[in-house]
Amino acid sequence: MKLTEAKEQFINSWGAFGTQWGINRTMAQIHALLLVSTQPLTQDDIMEYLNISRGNVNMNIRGLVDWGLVERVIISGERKDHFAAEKDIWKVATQIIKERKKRELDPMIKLLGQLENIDADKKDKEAKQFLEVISGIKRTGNQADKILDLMIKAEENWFTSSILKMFK
Amino acid sequence: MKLTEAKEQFINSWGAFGTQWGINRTMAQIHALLLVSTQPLTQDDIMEYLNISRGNVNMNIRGLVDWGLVERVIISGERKDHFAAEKDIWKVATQIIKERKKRELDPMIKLLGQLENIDADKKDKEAKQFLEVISGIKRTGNQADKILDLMIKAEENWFTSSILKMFK
DNA sequence: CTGAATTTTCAAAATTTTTTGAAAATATAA
DNA sequence: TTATATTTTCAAAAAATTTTGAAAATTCAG
Repeated sequence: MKLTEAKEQFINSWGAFGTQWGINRTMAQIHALLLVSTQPLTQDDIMEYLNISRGNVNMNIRGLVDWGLVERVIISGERKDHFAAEKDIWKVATQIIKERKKRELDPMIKLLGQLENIDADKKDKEAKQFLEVISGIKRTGNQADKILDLMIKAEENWFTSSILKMFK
Repeated sequence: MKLTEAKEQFINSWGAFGTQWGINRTMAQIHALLLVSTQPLTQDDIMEYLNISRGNVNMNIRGLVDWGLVERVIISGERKDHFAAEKDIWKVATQIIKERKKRELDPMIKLLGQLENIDADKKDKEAKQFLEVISGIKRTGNQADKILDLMIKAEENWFTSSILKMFK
């Protein structure tokens, strides 16, 4: 397989992969393109390479910057903005975990806490089972939360990073 | 908050949560409904409770059964099939991890392995950087794979489960 | 400032995904 | 076996999401 072909295949697969994770295809493709690109690219470069419109590139690039996966890079002498992806995949994973935790896990745990405060007879079987399920989810969510926090801090945390190394 | 209200809220939030993870809203809602339901439900029960069509219930229930999150339960004397969700959330999480690993991570790692076999000059800067990114992703993917395997096997594995307990 | 280059916005169009519901298939009781 | 209940399928409709592209806003060199 040739390099160009391999790049193309990677970009397409990364895009398909993304859709399974609730990320839209184009955003994942742009991310993939920037991952395998030697230099930072402009919006026009991306438009041309992926054959998509200016507005589309602009919105999805913004999304990637919001996720902390892509950086705006200023190249002196060049007028246009350039964009580059973080290439250390461990950092990418960490960043995604951090964001999803903040955007999804934390609010869900908060909601579960509220749902635990229903006013119902403690002896009501229905209510009892509901509370069991809810607090079970909350407990597991909190555990996940702690583990993820440690992973995020692994670089600064000798203990966690040695444990993680044991799995490598 | 009343129990009925809390259930409703839980079902809706779980549905919204699902869409962020590439699961369709209805499937997540059915899952939530079964989670907080005291008895197993029939397709008709679900139709009525969530106000959705028969076909929709049928397809999504099948999806949940495929994911191993819901079981068909035979109730003697009753003609209709009943369905019940696994309520131990740790098992639910394990099952989801197992399936996603099989359906997504494993194929992705396989693809990355293929992409490493491009025929290009090892000195070509483009090619070199591409291979670095690809093998970086593959390495991280493999690490995740190992960690997830251990989590899945945690119940049967003293070592892992004691490590996981340390985080609780 | 001015004006050209670049970026952003957003309503409308295109596409993709989900849902419906009726028909077909299957299962079960009598 | 026959009649009825139940489940499954799937083409068409509806809904949701993504994409386009042109206009508006912003940036910046001169």
